[in-house]
Amino acid sequence: MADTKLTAMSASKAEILDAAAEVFMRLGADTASIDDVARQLGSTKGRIYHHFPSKGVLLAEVCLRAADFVLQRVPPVITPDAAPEENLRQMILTHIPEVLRTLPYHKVIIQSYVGVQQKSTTALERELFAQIQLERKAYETLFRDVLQTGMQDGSFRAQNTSIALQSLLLLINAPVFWYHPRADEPDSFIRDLSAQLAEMALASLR
Amino acid sequence: MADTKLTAMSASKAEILDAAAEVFMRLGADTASIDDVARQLGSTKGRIYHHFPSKGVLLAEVCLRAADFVLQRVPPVITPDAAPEENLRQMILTHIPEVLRTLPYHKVIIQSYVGVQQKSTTALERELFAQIQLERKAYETLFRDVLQTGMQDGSFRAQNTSIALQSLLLLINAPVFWYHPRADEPDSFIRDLSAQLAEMALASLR
DNA sequence: AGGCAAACATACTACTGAGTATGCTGTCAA
DNA sequence: TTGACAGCATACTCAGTAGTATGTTTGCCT
Repeated sequence: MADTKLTAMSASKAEILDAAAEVFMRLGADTASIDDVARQLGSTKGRIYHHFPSKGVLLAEVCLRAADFVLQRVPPVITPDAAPEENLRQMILTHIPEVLRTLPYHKVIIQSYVGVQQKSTTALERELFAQIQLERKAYETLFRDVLQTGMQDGSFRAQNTSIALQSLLLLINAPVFWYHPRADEPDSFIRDLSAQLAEMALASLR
Repeated sequence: MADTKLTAMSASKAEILDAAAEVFMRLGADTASIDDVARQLGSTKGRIYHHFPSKGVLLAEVCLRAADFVLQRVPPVITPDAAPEENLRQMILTHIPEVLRTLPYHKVIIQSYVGVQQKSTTALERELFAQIQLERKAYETLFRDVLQTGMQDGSFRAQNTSIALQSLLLLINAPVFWYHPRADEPDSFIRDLSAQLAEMALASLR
């Protein structure tokens, strides 16, 4: 799963992150133990604690990676001189397949959206979660900008920007909640799904 | 908070559920301990274990109550001979304020949506979670029906029903993720918020 | 009055799970 | 060759937590 790397990372570390994302997704980040992650890897705790100083940092790096995935793909498809509608459509059509490609990571980061304030003990953990917060804000800003531009030129109807933005973001992440990859699903499924959600999102703004 | 009761319940038990919902919301249902809930109540564990056989059952009853809240308010506003659009609008305008009124409960039940398969040990817990599942399905069906009716009579555009339904449900629950009651917020805020989301939801379907 | 549950509080037990200390093994540079 | 370090495995410690067992009080019915 892990291929593109924004920050250089050893293959072993990436493998651990994949396993952690998978296990955290299945059992929940709190419920899952480090031993569970180790079992998924076919190794023991020692390997994990050799690369990560604590469970909190491991969780933080999983979330950070989730943010990196989309932040790497979506900005390049934004073309400043295109119509807001077309920009937003392309952003959504890029966002959704990328999210579903790296689904476990996003299922984990969504857990942290639902309240659960970290009891970040160590300074490193606080720092990482602050960075996640920053990347999240940056990602939101991409959508906020295109939204505001569209409202000004009349592409989108005028309404409370924050509410519209939050709703939009949740809408394009909706598949994270219910999508399960299936063997008998046609290759075009994700493309069609993305297209339908893009239509719904755009329609909700017009 | 707890006033309307679908199943008769002692005041003390309701008070425990309120506290549990609050604490589970803040710390996450897994992280939070029974002692945390007891501390929130200003009492001790004994009181909780007198009313609930296990933490799992306590969590299940919180979720069940969350489902009950909306399931009690929304069905009455559905009028079979009204237009699908108008029915759906009224459902949303009822759903959102009720959800925000009982916010902690819904923040807890949403945690369970995000993966986390219960390790329901006892039979009672499995039974309760099965009932939650049923109520959830029943609630979804309310929306699915009005959606399909609207697609047939042309009120709504034809598209994949499941995807549209899931997106719709997430959209009307979006405030659960970001809403925080504020002292300086005007009385009309929730009403306006609900109206905007209803507009967005309806627009996304047309 | 008095007894008898219900409704708690107190004081335990048993166990899980994060983190650590230390041991083992291959690899690579000097 | 060797030594030294990365990359793990093994075997612990210890704090926190679910659950229990047993007291103690309070209302309530007769």
